[in-house]
Amino acid sequence: MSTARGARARARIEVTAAIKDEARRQLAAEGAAKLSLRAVARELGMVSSALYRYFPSRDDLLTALIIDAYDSLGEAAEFAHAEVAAAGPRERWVTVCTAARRWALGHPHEYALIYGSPVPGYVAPQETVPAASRVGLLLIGIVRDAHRGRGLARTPLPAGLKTEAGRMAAELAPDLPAEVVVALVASWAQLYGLIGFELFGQFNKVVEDREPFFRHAAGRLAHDVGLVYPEPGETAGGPHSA
Amino acid sequence: MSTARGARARARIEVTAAIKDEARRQLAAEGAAKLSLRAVARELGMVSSALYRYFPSRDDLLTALIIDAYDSLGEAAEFAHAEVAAAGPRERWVTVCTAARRWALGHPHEYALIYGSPVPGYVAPQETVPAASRVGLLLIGIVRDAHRGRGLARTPLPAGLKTEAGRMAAELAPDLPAEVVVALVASWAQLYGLIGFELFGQFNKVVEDREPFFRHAAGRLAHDVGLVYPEPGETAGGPHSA
DNA sequence: CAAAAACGAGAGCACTGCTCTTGCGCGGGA
DNA sequence: TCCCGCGCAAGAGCAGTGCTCTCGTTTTTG
Repeated sequence: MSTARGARARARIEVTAAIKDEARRQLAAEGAAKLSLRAVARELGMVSSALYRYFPSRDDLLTALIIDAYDSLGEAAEFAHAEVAAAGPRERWVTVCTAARRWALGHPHEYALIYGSPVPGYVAPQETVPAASRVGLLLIGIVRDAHRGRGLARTPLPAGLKTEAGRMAAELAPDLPAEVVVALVASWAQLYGLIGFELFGQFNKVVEDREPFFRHAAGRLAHDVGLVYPEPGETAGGPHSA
Repeated sequence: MSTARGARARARIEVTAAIKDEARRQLAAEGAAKLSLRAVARELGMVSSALYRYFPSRDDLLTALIIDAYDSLGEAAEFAHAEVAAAGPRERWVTVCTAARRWALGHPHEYALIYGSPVPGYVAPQETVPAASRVGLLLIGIVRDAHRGRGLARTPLPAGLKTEAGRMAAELAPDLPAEVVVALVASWAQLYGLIGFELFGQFNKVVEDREPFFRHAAGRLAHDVGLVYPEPGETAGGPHSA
């Protein structure tokens, strides 16, 4: 069979998983900087050199953890989105953003691993890309649905950005207006600014009651990408002349 | 005299500065994780244990570098702002944002040190606070000027955020409307989301021509805090019905 | 069944942060 | 002016790290 060509192959899968699990444990407990191969091996009752048969270096272990973290975040967001799939685009948007925030608060060190500063001269390998784009794809899908439905509000682009905006749209979502794609990418980045500031303590003594603050900010991001229709009971989030 | 109570005291100041300079060099070259006390000492021609007379631990050295980085960023922003002090609020806003981005691109590892994931279970000590708030104070000042001038557009707050918004305004800028303070804090965090995503490679293959993209996004942040008046030659940045 | 590949164990290298002890030399008080 | 003390540098040492290499053993494969 291909799934179990031998006891050896199965054992390898199990040991690999055990290493990742223990590494994730240490990552969650102490952070990426204190993640030690030797400590992982020790905890698993093996000698440290044996671990190198499974992960050729510490960075490779970290890469595996990064992919898993992206997948875990993506899964959490997709699960939350599925529960409100029938709702309006704006509520779906805020739900996905809130799910990302909740995941980050629950897995701070894993979040720091993927969206914080990259570890020592580390460059994300290509294989992280698909896992990394899951949340982004979710957001694009929501905006696309709104575009095909009631339509989107648009913000005109400055002249100097038009060609780049066209390129971005062609790459990410050719069916969406370029202005919307630009706003989408910016909102996507800004979302992680909000989450990161909360997580890394920048909001200490600044924002105390963070859940409603975040929901409001996420709603305004939705507004920025053109989702201007308020849900029943919500405020629109658009600026009114004072 | 109090400035030079002896050759001893002066030497201490000089050595402390030399340590910080060399540490900053290594930080810029290799990143915070590879900053080594022993390497700093080696480069300075002293033995590693001698360095502990000046900084009791590696974290203390990092803290000093963090404060310096905040100050350097704040200074760059203030300098840029001073050059356009006579311009309209929106241009001043975008200028400060752009200065922050430029500083980050020029000092990636120092930026990562202060706005990336905090190092190993590290919590920022209280003495970093004043240096850390310089850019924020600049932004508040710009919005305040606009508020006293032509006024600001406002976005209504949801009911659940009103009390927290009042608290935030009382703490940060009692003379500004609470809605504006909320938008200001959110935009402040979102600004660093934009910068971080660019710096940490999240925009690879997504945004290529980043300068105009950033300027546009910063302009929309200005719009979000109520600075809706476009400069001559700029687009307003507000959504129009499609 | 034999050759080959995969694997675990152990020793070892070069490095890290940090502590402790030892001895030297400058500086302020008598 | 002398002299004692304190600030300082130096060195050894501890515990830990990532990683490499070798050496038997075990399992898979041709």
